[in-house]
Amino acid sequence: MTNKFPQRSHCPINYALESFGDKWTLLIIRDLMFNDKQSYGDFLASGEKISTNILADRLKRLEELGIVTKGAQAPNRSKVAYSLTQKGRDLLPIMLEITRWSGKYDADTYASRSFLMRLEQDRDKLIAAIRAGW
Amino acid sequence: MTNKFPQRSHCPINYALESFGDKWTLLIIRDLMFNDKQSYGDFLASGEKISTNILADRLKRLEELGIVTKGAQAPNRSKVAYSLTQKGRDLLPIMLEITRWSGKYDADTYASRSFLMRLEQDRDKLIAAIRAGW
DNA sequence: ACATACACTTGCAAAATGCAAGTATCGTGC
DNA sequence: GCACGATACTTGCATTTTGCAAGTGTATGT
Repeated sequence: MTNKFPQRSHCPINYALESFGDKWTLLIIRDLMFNDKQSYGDFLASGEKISTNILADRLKRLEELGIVTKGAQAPNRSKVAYSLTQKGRDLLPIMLEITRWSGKYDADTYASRSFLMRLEQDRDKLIAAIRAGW
Repeated sequence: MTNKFPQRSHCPINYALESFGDKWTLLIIRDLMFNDKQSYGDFLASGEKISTNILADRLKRLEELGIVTKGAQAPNRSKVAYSLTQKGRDLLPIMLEITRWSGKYDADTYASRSFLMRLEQDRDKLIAAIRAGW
């Protein structure tokens, strides 16, 4: 059987690109990681206006890649709750370094001064603190 | 005049995605940062087989974003030499965290054991060492 | 002057995306 | 047990982006 996700190479940068190298996937991961979102409707409501078919496609893909899991949290609730797996949570350092870079170069960044300060001054503690909340 | 690069939001993750959130851009940055490549032909020769029109487009875009500069290094040489600006070099921590993540989850990763070890054990020194070479 | 190398451009087919509308399933109120 | 709203998708089609092959322009080397 041929692989569903053909790979161009096993370069680590390329592996990451083939996992989440598009304009939408990291936004879903951001919402799961930092914004307490977990449902399809939550993701749809994000500021960047992802369209429904793309969202469904990306969620499916993230599940197949083992970055996200889908589960009905409370048993008698119909609402689907997505959450990050360990593989997904391990994206935290990448997300934080991206935030740092954008915080430095986007004059109008939404990232708060205080968060960027913490990131700059004690990245490792910040990571530990976030992980402690998981 | 309307902006050439419309932005969906100033979320730091989104800012990064709009800068390099596609399947090819980071590969060019990788080649500039780690593989001593600097010419159009060098990038074309990379393992992932980027096509010529996409390469030209991305190089132009990276220049416009101030991540890469284009200059004929030696004066009487026709070969164009691209290089990273400070903004581009500041992507190093992101690139390294990506490498770490892929190194952990891609069983067939090209990243060397020893490099991943160094990254795991003393990330900050590794960054400093690479920066010292610039 | 001619060939070659390099850095792109162009044209067209194929794939991915954006948008609007429709469907499926569940839980709740009656 | 049945209508209803809420949630989570799916579908169809127009637009945009990508991939591929071929062509063009400009140096430099001989």
